[in-house]
Amino acid sequence: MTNAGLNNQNLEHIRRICEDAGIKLTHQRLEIFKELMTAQDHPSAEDIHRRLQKKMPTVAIDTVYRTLATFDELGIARKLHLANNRNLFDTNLAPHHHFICDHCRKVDDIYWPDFDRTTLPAEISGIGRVRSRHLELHGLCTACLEQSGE
Amino acid sequence: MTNAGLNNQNLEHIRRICEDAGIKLTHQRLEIFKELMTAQDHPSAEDIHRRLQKKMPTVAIDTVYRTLATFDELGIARKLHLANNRNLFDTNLAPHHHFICDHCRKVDDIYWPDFDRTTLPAEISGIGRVRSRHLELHGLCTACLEQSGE
DNA sequence: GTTAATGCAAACGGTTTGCAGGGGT
DNA sequence: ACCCCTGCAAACCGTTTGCATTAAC
Repeated sequence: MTNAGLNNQNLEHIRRICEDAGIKLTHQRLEIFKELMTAQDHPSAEDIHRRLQKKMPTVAIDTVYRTLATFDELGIARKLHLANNRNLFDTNLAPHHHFICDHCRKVDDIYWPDFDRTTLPAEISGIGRVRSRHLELHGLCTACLEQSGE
Repeated sequence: MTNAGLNNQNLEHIRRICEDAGIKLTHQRLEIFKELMTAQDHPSAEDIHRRLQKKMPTVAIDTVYRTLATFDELGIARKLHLANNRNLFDTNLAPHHHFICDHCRKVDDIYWPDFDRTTLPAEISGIGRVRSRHLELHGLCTACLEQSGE
């Protein structure tokens, strides 16, 4: 989730990317790309597959998995491994973290540059070299807070 | 991972817990408890099952899953949902986070009270109420750093 | 003797794989 | 025409469930 919708620039974008990578721009890849770029949330492979049913009733779930893996490798989207065992996809390539509603499972992007810059605890140097920080804030989103009394 | 090994106090401890909870102290529960308490790492259910094979060759994997879920509910151990889709168990009940080696997959406990106390970014108030912070530091542990030519 | 817990087997959900046939270059 | 990509089906892995048997109280 991130993008301001699909436009011709995106279409030219994916065409270029496929060309550069030496892979074919198939109907399935194009539609999955469009679905990703217009998604307003963090969809799973199965979400994408379900949403494509209307346009492409014959697309197979394994094609969706393969295509999303390809997009992840090409840097178009990023596969999120969240701690609740859900693999979601994110087109927001900027550094950010996530807020996860434990009730409705909605995932929101969180920006916290101050935290990203914070010095790590000294003990970590004895354990290894840190390459990335994965932060999830868990709680209840405003909608679920209101709904569940109060 | 946390404990200083198994002793009679632990045995009396699990007996009390089962009694208080109104559940039976079975041979399986006792052995799984001992395995957890002596573990020097963060074992998965399948790790526990494998390690028990010597002592209890007939113990079933589903019993291990059920028992670990029970221990999680009783507060003896905590089920960790890590972002690499592995469900591990931790007997360290103190607030802490984890360092995960992306090469050998070792998991180390990290204490970072300064971070735990840090004020969240202002934008979060518009998204929901945070109840917990899940932090994973990813990288390479010292052993893997040396080994891989550093 | 009751009742809860175990072992077995089978199902589960999400994901991946081998393969033959179809579509893009 | 070539070969990559797709769809199908089946396997996969970790986990869960229903059920009859077993063992703790």
